[in-house]
Amino acid sequence: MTDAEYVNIWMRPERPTRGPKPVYSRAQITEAAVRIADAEGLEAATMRRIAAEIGAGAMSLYRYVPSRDDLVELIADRLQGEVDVEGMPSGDWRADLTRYADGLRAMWLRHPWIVTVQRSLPSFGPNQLRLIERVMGALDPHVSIDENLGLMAMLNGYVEGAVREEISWAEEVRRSGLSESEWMVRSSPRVHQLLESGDYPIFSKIVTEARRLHLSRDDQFRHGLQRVLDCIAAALPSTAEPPTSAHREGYSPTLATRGAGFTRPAM
Amino acid sequence: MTDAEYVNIWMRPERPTRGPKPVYSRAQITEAAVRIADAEGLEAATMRRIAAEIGAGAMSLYRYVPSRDDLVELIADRLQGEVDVEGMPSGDWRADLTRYADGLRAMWLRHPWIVTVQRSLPSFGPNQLRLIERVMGALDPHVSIDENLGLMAMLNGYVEGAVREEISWAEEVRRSGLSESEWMVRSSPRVHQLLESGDYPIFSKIVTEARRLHLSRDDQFRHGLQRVLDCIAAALPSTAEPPTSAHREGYSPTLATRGAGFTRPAM
DNA sequence: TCCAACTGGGTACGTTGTACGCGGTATGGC
DNA sequence: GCCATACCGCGTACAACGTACCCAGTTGGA
Repeated sequence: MTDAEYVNIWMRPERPTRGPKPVYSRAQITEAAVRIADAEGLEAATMRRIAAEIGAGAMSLYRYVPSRDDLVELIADRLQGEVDVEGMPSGDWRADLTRYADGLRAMWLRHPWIVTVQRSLPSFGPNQLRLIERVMGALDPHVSIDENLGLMAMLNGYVEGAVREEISWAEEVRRSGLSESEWMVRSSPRVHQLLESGDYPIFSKIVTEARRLHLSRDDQFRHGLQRVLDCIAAALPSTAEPPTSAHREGYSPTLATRGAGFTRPAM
Repeated sequence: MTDAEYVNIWMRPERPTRGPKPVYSRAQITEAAVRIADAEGLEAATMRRIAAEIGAGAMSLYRYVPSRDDLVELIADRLQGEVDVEGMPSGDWRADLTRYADGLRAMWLRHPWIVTVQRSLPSFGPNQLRLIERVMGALDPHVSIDENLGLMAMLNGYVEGAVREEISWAEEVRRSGLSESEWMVRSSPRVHQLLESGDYPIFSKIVTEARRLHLSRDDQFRHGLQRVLDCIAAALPSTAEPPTSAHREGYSPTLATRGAGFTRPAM
């Protein structure tokens, strides 16, 4: 079987049986790449730079990884390993999914450069598989596998979308080299031009009325997450009710009634 | 005001008052870039290549656009202009949001290379603003602006997540140069290894039981979208009920009861 | 023992974004 | 009408990228 026949990195064996003992390892290379990317962004993690970080020659990395794209795949799986899903499923699906969503978001925010990588699925990486087992295991007793996949699409979509927005914003601030308030000041000519044109009533409403934007990012995320979890709850049979109602502790109690069709501007 | 003071491309005037008439334009450059990216991917749309496409010298583009990143922003907004939201809001929010979601997905699938661009918000591009006005206008009569933003986060998150998955898959097939079934054959050693280890019951369930994966991509998307729209409906006051129940035409009638807590494996 | 299969790594190539500067051109103020 | 000025298109140049290719040295199975 030639190199080209491996459909992805997880099918290519890391270690050969013959030849000299390798000095480095995939894990070591991946770790170095994450270190550099955390400090300076993923585009700074070039093959030369990673090699220098571990004291190797530039071309030596290609003994361990067929291409930079494959290395990025190793990195992506390595990051998924950071999401703590130990002890899941616990029996309380809502607590499990909340912990997963919070952990996933925290991981993305620790490594915001990950947004430049797509490669959603399916890559068969060990950490991705672990995540699938633990997280989908939370709803598995209550719904069919198809329903579970659908609900996961909604949950993951929400988390990813929300975090991408947070990261885009942070990136914009970093790229411009401005502080958040300085950025606002610089943008205000355009904003006022739009407001005064009268052509953008919704935009104007967002700028002048939205209170959500003044909440902490954590609160914004949690409120949106509660909404998604309520949607999931609505799709579950009644036998899947949580063991107690204490599972929402740590979140605003006003949200307990969300999803029932009320309209107060709670967010 | 120096160049560096413009916080983004939309605040920098395209046309000066003095000097020779420019031969090209931002719109022309953007159009050429989209054409190349559609044919060969965004990474093929290099400054040199775009310049050659319109018959200009490589460095001429920098008279129109400060950097490639800014050009990408122009491109992103240009693509948002492709989403047809004419006549929105129509008064039937569910029809409007369905049309928006379908149109957004179709646009992404026409230009799958935009997955490599993040830059979610806020960029003040004219087409993005138009989209905000039309789409959020659908729910604006029924909910607060904060609630609207929250529901949009959920909707956009779902659409983007679903489409990213479709695109990743297509990209994987393209990159490997294999047909879809050939890819399956090549992956089967890994899949069987995972199945036989017994460590991945959920993964096994997905592989062996999930029927969703055998549906057309259109149907998968539409079913998930109906779920999201049902969640939105649940968050609206009862006065926002649709004018007739015919709004779900074109979709599976079994979905009309979704979100009410049933568990049959409908997907 | 011997050789095939591997090792780390140096050199080199093609391609990228773009800084800089040139000679030519249109325009606003006088 | 004149001319300084501010723009035009674009050629050259540079640093940095991923990686193909090659080489001498090392190891393990036959």
